[in-house]
This record gives sequence, structure tokens and C-alpha cells, in this order.
Amino acid sequence: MRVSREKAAENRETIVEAAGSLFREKGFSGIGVADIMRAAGLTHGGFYGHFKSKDDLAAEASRAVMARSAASWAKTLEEHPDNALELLVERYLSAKMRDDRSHSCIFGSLGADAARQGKPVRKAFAEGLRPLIDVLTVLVPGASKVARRRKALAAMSQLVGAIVLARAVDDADFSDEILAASKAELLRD
Amino acid sequence: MRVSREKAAENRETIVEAAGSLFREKGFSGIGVADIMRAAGLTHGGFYGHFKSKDDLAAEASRAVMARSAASWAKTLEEHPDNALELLVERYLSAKMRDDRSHSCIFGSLGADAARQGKPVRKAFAEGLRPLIDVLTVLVPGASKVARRRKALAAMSQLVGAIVLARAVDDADFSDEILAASKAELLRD
DNA sequence: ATTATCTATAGATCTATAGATAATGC
DNA sequence: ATTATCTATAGATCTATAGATAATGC
Repeated sequence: MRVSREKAAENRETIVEAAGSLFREKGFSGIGVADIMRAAGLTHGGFYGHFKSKDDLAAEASRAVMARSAASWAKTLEEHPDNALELLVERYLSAKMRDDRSHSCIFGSLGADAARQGKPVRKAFAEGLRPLIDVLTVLVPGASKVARRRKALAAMSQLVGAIVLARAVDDADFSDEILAASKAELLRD
Repeated sequence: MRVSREKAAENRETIVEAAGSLFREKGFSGIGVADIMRAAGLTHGGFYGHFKSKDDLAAEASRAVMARSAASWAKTLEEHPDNALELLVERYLSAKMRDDRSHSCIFGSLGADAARQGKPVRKAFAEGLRPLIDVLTVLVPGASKVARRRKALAAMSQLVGAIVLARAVDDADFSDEILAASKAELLRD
């Protein structure tokens, strides 16, 4: 049953990957270790060879998801310096992102849940948020850096809140309207 | 052990009240029926005389919390027509609200969770959101009603996102900065 | 020999129900 | 007689651990 160190490291990554999707889809307390391991193609008992606890995995999976977001935002900024804000906002507030919880921004799907977690998860959320704010600070309009950072924090809040509200309501038109309103306001000036 | 009809109705309200607080504090899947009943001063088994299921309570508790929010916002609008927006934003984005999850806006604490619930809860969230948007539509600046409604939806999103992010991070200064940024931006124009 | 994974299980907790109890309200 | 609540429990699920197994890597 034993596998190579390389394969074990790969398995660990698969667990983190599965957890990143399932936590976002179901919430930290809405999915169990056994289901995550099953999604990763492994058995329940093997989990504790890789992680100290479910909380430990929650922190690591959160970090992994946020690192990917930061890389994606930075890449958009680098590749499309002229219209990066528009691209990010359109992508973030798209119907596709709203409907695909398991692969969307973790602050929308798990931000409120993170507040209920221990220090490691909340530390991961703080450190994971900073690079996104840094990208937005470059992109939003404003005379001074201080003014742009303030605008960036407000814009990030608006993105997160819009996706949360658009998902919470069961009325499709209302949901679309919520996304469209923030899209229009964020790209207005 | 049996109590009067009046007392039973009162007990039901106590359960809904306790659930409204505990769900906001712990999430829909972070608290059990037994704990809610204990908080209400009743025993576990008695629950199913009042509600069909935990989901049933989740929908009813959500409606109750949102009805109270709507009443509070409408009261602020009525009593302070000149500076209601400022009052609402200052209250919503205060450190006190951030730190008191169990009595704060349900969209921030349970919005993401609601997306994972069944139709009744999501219907409650849609119907509960509308009156808050209506109040904001009166308060935000804008030439036309259409423009004001768009601004209101964007403002609500920003409020919800700011409180979610401020709670998710473990860095107190960063958290305060998130709240201050949205406060400043929302009251700028 | 070491160790990554598996099987099996302990012990706690969760939702929901059955049946008993005792006070209300006809 | 009805019914609101209680006690007790069924059955499922959850986190975590113990010990067995078998392939890796010295």
C-alpha cells in the first residue's frame, strides 16, 4: 500500500486541491475529512499522515486557493495593463463565477466561515487578501496612493459582497441585477 | 410538563430568537438542534413539536432576523431623514457590529451559507434583502430612480463585503482599515 | 527498517422519532 | 381528551487513533 515519497507529496497536493474545492462548495463545517479523502481517491485513515487535523487542512487549503488567486490577478495585471480592472471585475462578477462556488474567490465563499475558524485560518485570510488589495491599488483611479488603497479596499469589499448576495437569493433576475449593479458602479469612474 | 398555548407560542419565539443568534454566530451547519434548544431553555426532543426540521427553523429564524433589520433601517430613515445614510453606514461598519456576529446583519454572517441551503432559506434571503435595498434607494444620491437603485445595490454589496472581510482577517489594524475604507468611500459623495 | 496507506473502530455528536408524562382547555 | 414537553434512543455521521499491511529507500 505504501507509495513513493514523490507520489505521497502528489497525494498531499490532491487532498489540498479537493479540500479547496469542497470547502468552498460546502463550507468548512459542511464537509468531512472522509468525503475530502474520498474525493482525493484515498481512504479516510490516511488523512492523518498528511495533516495534524481538519483545521490544519483548512488553513493549508485556504492558503493554496488564495495563492492561486493572487497569481491570477497579478498575471492579468501584467498581461493586460490597460484594461485589467475591467477584466477582473467582469470575471469576478460573472454568472459563471457566481454559479461555480467550488472554483471561485474564497473570500466570497468562505470569508464569513473564516471568522469562525481559529487563528491559522484567519491569518491565512489576512495574508491572502493583501496581494489582491495590492493589485487593485495599482488599478483603481485616484490621485494619491493612500486614496487608491482606500478605493481598492472598498472595491474588494464590493466584489465580495456582490457575489455573496447574488448567491444568497433564489431569484435569478434579482441575482443578475445585483451583479450588474456592482459591475456598473465599479467601472463607472 | 405541558404548558399553556400562550406559553408554547412564547417558547417557539424563544427558539427562533436563540436560533437567529446561534446561526449567525456559528453558521447554519455549525450549531445543532440540541444546542439551540438548550439555549432556549428547553429540551432537545421538544423541538419537533414546533418545527418540521432544522431547515424549517433556519428559514423561519432568517425571516425573523431580516424583518427586524428592515424595521430598524426603516425607522432610521423615518427618524433621521437628513443623515440616515451616514447613521446606517457608521453603525453597519462599526467595530461593535464586526465583533458581535450573533446580533449583526445576517447577510454578512450567513449570506454565503444561505447559498448552500434549500429553496426556503434562499427565498427568505431574497425577500429579506429587498426592503433594505428600498431604504438605501431612497438614501443614496443619484439623478434617476434607476441610478439610485443601482447605487443602492452596489452600496449594500459593499457593506456586506466589508464586514465579511473585516471579520475574516486576524490583523486588527487591517480589519479596522477595511471598515474605514468602505465608510469613507460610501459617504464620499 | 522505514513509512504511506489501509482497515477497523472508539467515542462524540447530529437529526429525527417514539412513547411517557403531566398540565391545559374543552 | 388533547397536547406541549420530556426522556430515551435509533441510526447516521464526524474527528481522530490504533494497528496491520506492503512497498519504498537505505
